[in-house]
Amino acid sequence: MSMLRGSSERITCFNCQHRERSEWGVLTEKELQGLDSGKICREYFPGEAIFLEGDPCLGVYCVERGLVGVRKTDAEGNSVLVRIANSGDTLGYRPFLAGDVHRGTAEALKPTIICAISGSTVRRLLAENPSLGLQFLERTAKALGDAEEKYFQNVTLPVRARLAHLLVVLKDRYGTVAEDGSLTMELPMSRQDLAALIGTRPETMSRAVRQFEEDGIAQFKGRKVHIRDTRDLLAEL
Amino acid sequence: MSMLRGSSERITCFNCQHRERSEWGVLTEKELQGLDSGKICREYFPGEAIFLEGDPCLGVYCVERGLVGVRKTDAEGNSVLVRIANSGDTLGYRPFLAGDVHRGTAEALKPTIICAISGSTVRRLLAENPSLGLQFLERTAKALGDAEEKYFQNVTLPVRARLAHLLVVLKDRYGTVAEDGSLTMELPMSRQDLAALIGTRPETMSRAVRQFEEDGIAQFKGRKVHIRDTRDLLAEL
DNA sequence: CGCCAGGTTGATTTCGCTCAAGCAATGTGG
DNA sequence: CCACATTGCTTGAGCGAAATCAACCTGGCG
Repeated sequence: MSMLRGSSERITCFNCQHRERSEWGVLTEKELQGLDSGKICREYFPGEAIFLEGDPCLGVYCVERGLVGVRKTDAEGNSVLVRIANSGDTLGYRPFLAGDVHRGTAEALKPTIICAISGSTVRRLLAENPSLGLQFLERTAKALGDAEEKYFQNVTLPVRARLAHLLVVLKDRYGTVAEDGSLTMELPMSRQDLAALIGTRPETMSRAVRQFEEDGIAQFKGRKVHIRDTRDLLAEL
Repeated sequence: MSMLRGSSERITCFNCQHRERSEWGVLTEKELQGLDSGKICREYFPGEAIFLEGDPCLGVYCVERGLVGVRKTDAEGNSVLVRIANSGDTLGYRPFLAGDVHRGTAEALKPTIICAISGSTVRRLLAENPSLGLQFLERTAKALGDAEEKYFQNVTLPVRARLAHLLVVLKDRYGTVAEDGSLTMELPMSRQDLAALIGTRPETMSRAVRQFEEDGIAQFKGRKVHIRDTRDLLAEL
């Protein structure tokens, strides 16, 4: 099931759904032409790697469709999910802008289409259009705030509260609220990825999920979650 | 002991020792004039606050001399030291660039001189000179990498290794290496701040320090540290 | 002097990790 | 089509690192 063949039209930056909401929204028609010709699009299947920890950073990546996770792994095999990128998100810009190698491994979590933009193209666009740099600047600053917040929560909050917080965050993107105030969502990733996302182990995640069920806060069936009352969740923060 | 009165010359951006190594190094003479006139300098004493969590972000701050710590505190009084800023560092740029309020409280850890630069000044300079934005961009991207690294270490490494790592980082700025390869340094902060910096409790920090002494890796006397052989420290990472 | 914040130390508890086993769903080869 | 690996998830038992609780130093300072 190739998504690329599925649609008859070629992927271009001009008809990209996400462009306006992304950093690239500030580009002129002419610059957009440069971006479009400086990119290579490809499909990735779940589990497939987009780049590896330690790889030289050759450019940035746009997630056209799908879902990508970025992991850090140490020698003992400890793995932490540092970031997840949805369609419309830009990926790998951190090491590119810092002049660093990739410090995490990116892999598709779902069938995903990625547009890879060469470093020289990005550099040229940054020089041509100062607004682009400011867009990236704002985005990076926001990400820095999120990273610090995540660190803080990891240090101060127990697993249960961290899970509650994670569910609240995921709700905004993946949840749908019913008329009675209850919430349903399809989690975009496996249990062990949920665990890695809040810096804990799969076993601990499993127990935390069970606790929430026993306390009547949420029901889990596979990747489906149903939450009676969102306020119960907020009370855990 | 006012450091401001101590030196007869006024603090200007023109004779600032740190300018070349800071983001502001890319400014032209004319722009520098704008920066200089858009700032207000002031001395802060240890413990004194520069800005508070939740404060609207009015601009950015330059540490002319001294040392500043940025803390996050939660309702239960849990406190984590998110960042320390030395002379030459810029402070508060994250919330400013992200259009956020301050998410941490900054306080002087030593007698400190701060130049506060108004938001309108920074915005004007960013618009005038695109290189300035790129400087901030690179710096922010590096900080983001550091933050993710710190998160990762906190999740995967025990306190002992985190302390070893912290000492290695502090060594670069505060340590002096003797001819025999031994290292001496004066720690710039209290024990509880060291603890807060690696996300642990003062008691645990105390025990970790003791362990290092018992294992003959380092000697601590107040804020003075002596390390026989730096390789012992690196072996702990 | 007494006070107090910062630091150390000991005793106890607890949260989350490790190890180990079992289970369901999915895939694979004979 | 069935025996079987394989993979992801759950559950239990035990352990251990660090937090908590509590007492007690220590040095600086009014």
